[in-house]
Amino acid sequence: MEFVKIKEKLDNYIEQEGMRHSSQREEVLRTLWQSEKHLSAEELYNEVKENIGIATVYRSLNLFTECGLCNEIYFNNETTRYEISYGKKHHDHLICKKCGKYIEVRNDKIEKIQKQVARNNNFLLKSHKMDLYGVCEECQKE
Amino acid sequence: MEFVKIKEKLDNYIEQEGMRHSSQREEVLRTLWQSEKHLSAEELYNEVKENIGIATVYRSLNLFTECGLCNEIYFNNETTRYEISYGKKHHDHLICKKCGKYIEVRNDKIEKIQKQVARNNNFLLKSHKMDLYGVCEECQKE
DNA sequence: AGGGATATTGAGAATTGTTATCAATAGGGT
DNA sequence: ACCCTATTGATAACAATTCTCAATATCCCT
Repeated sequence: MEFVKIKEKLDNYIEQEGMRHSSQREEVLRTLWQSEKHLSAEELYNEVKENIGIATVYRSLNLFTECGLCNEIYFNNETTRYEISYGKKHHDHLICKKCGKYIEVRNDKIEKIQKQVARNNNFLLKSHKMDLYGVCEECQKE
Repeated sequence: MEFVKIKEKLDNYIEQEGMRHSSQREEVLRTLWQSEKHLSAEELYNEVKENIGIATVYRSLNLFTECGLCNEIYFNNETTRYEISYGKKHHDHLICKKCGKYIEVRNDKIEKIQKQVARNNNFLLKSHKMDLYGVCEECQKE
């Protein structure tokens, strides 16, 4: 998705909440958007530290999460990572234990069964998270 | 599973590794075993703090995890919790966002599809983790 | 455009969960 | 019973994140 769209979503939220605009927040958002990977707060901070303090990076990321622009990702007990989720469908992850790579996958069958499992337990399903751990194709060759 | 069996597994590991027995480790293990819930290190420590220091609790839990007696559980970024896994089949969790309760579920269909997804990506599957978040039956009534 | 109320920022302190350090204690082979 | 060394407990260290507060920036009002 283009950055303008994403920026717009943030601006809408900011106005709706009676907050103020700031160049720092925009730079954090743009940096996260430009990155192909799932960045941690610290990694993101390293890209912007000439202009922005670490506290602001954390504050921005929390704000983006709050307004539905990005997702917090937790793998095991590793530090939290962030990805822009706005406009993206939910996906699960294959995580390579050797190289740490994340592969995104979608599977509708699994989502159906998840709903079924929830129904069987009279559970009102809101969201889910599925991670498959193993060894990716490249790392198997070694 | 009876405690003797679990204790035996620990003792085997301890001997195999040339370690020594200790009453503290046994008490931590028994306390975890007696608990119906998934305890955090701190909660466990509160149950044994008259006899045992927090560092030993952490050391014991890490040891139990190492030798396959227990599992570390991570939900979101909450503190790590532990459950005895020895002799139990893998299960997933329904987690209530209101009361925090965890319901254990098993579903073979999902496991099959997971294997399929892995195969499609030439991924060598080792383990997985699936959490369903929502509202449990009781909390829906409120 | 300029002034003023207040949201935002940055530096560093505080907090939380966990691991490392190290002297005192205890297990177990001889 | 003795000795070697694994284990323990208190506390320091650490890493990730949030809080504090004075300085700065935004933006509403005129």
